[in-house]
Amino acid sequence: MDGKPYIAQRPKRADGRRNYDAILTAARKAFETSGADASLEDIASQAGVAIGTLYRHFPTRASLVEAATRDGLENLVAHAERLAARPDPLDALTEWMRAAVVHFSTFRGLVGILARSMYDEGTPSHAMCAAMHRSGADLLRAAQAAGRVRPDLTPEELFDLLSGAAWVREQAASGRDGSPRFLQLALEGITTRER
Amino acid sequence: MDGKPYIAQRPKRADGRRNYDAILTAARKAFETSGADASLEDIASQAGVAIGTLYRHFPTRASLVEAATRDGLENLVAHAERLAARPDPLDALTEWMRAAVVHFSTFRGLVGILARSMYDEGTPSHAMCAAMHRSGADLLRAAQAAGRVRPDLTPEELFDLLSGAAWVREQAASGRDGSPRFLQLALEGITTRER
DNA sequence: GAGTTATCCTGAGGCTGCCTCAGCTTGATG
DNA sequence: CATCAAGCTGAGGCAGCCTCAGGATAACTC
Repeated sequence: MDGKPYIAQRPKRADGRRNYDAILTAARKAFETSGADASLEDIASQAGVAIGTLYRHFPTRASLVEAATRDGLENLVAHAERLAARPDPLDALTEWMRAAVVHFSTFRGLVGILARSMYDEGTPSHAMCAAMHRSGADLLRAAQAAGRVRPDLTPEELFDLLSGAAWVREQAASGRDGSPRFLQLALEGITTRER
Repeated sequence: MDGKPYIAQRPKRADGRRNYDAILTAARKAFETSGADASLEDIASQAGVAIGTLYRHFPTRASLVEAATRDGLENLVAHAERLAARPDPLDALTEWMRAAVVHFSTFRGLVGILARSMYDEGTPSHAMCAAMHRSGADLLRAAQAAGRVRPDLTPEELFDLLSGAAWVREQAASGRDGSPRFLQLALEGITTRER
């Protein structure tokens, strides 16, 4: 509606920067153990900061999640660029999807947030998600150009499969992680079968 | 831990039954519009009942969800039995998966609950989920016996794919519903390809 | 190193939702 | 119509969200 997504940026004053970093650290830990709906008040107190300070730096939960996961998404984009050099484009795509699934399920609730951000501008994570979308689409296109992936598959469908795998992994919390098999089956459904 | 899952059952007294039904009706509507984490106090007041009454009949949110979705799961099991008579077992499996995905995504948050219930006894929905698991496994086995589905696919893996599709559909809320394509691709990954 | 100011911090408080329980009401039963 | 188990009520304690008025302080200037 307002069109101006919150993108938290490191503040200028020394105490501001210190707190910003402390909050981010506490948030990463809390998300990892309690999922994306961890208590913000807990995070603030873990960071040794009043709740108002947390809200000053991260006006919404989504903006905090964005800041806490930005690095990971950047890595994913960088990884795609490195993989693009591989001789076998299907191999590159496969490898990238594996990495993406792992990142998407860093903590419980992340996939949902990213999936929403992917197509909803005005969401803090949208920019990074769009970049990642491009990376994935590039790898996909290359694999299709090489005739290794069915040509009618769209990037959106690819991300659906990818998110589905991440969601399954996320659910698995304790015990059975079905995502590797999930991905394998998805790839079988996706690749062209010349013999 | 306590091993005694709550299974809400229709009470004996007339006013009790009336309220029980009213709550269930309100809950179905609320879940449909606000997802599985709809406000229980809203549901109670929509049903024209005090919050304590809701808790009397449904001591946990999960027990309310269970009661609100029991019919649908029963239908799914019955549907599987009907489909088992079909000449083509792959056709039966496909059709059933389609129906299951639709039911699983009746409202936002349901897939997650069902996926958890499937392997967590001591959850209200566990009994129905186990029944449904059996139905799906039977259809799968038949399709495998007929050589139409890869023999190394386990029922758990089938349900992972199924839940993944339902999750994608659930996310789609507004606009794009990727689940039909998702399922189609999954099926391509699953079926044996004799020519 | 004193003064100025924009930046930053604090935490009480209002709000919503969860859930419990002591006390009251009422349908069912003889 | 008397009894009472089953059922109902809603205030209240608790947790988490988020805001905002008032206070503190880094950074910059002279």
